Amino acid sequence: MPELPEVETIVTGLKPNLEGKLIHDVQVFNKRTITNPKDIEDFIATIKRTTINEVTRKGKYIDIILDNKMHLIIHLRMTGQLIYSNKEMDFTHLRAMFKLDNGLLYFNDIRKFGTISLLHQDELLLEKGYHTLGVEPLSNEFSDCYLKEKIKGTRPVKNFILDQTVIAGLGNIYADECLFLANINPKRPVNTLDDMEITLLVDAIKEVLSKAIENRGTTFSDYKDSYGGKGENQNFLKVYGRGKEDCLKCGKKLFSDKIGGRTTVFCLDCQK
DNA sequence: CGATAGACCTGTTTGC
DNA sequence: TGCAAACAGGTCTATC
Repeated sequence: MPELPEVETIVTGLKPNLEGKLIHDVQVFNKRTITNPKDIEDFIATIKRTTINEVTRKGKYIDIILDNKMHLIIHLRMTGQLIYSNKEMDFTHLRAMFKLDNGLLYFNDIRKFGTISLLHQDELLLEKGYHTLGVEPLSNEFSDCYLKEKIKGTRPVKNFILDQTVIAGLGNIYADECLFLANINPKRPVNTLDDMEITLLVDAIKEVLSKAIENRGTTFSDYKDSYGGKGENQNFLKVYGRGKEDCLKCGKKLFSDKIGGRTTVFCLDCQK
């Protein structure tokens, strides 16, 4: 489900409700959701009676920083939802729940792929997937120069921009949208992009992600923000989910194919 | 190094 | 209509 814009929307919504609040208790309904520590009782005991200092995002990870130098690192994968409420709510796929001063934080996850990991700040530097994250695409670090440094080999440009060690937070929906906006064929070997195309791609990534955040994310089926609401960005997608429909630039039929195992929609005429 | 398939799960859509 | 296959926002592992 969530890519950078969705996770960003969730974190923005959680901040005012979680920061400075005490965690009274934790309940875990699916043990496999908790990836660290292995012992659930240990997990619960370490969190109880701590205060949340800050809620931030890194790539698609949510980082809840506690006052005992521990971090709750949460990844929603495909169907995870993190919803805050000051009322009791019913969820069909509730995997964990945090009882706070003033309300409840629910972790609901249909497919059980989502993970919650409790790590000491020193362990973050070793955590697989997390410590190798590339730059934030909406930061100044993400530039033409940065991408040129990272480019090597002949893999398709779509695989390259989905690589989390290159760009933190880009996922399948927005990768397709960015390549369409930049008029670049997703199958192009990444080392064949010229300077102009790299500039177009960098600009397209910033544009697409910024707009998606303004629209509070894309809701196809499962994504919800921290209040349980839907996003609006699905109304503005130009290629994702539009396989076999007409290209909004040239009117011809869009093409759908698998690249790197992921469904990819693009225009054979507009994207060179 | 990279590409690919399988694994992890459940729910919904598609196709015969 | 009915049921099985295919597919879904993600990422890790094994294998060639």
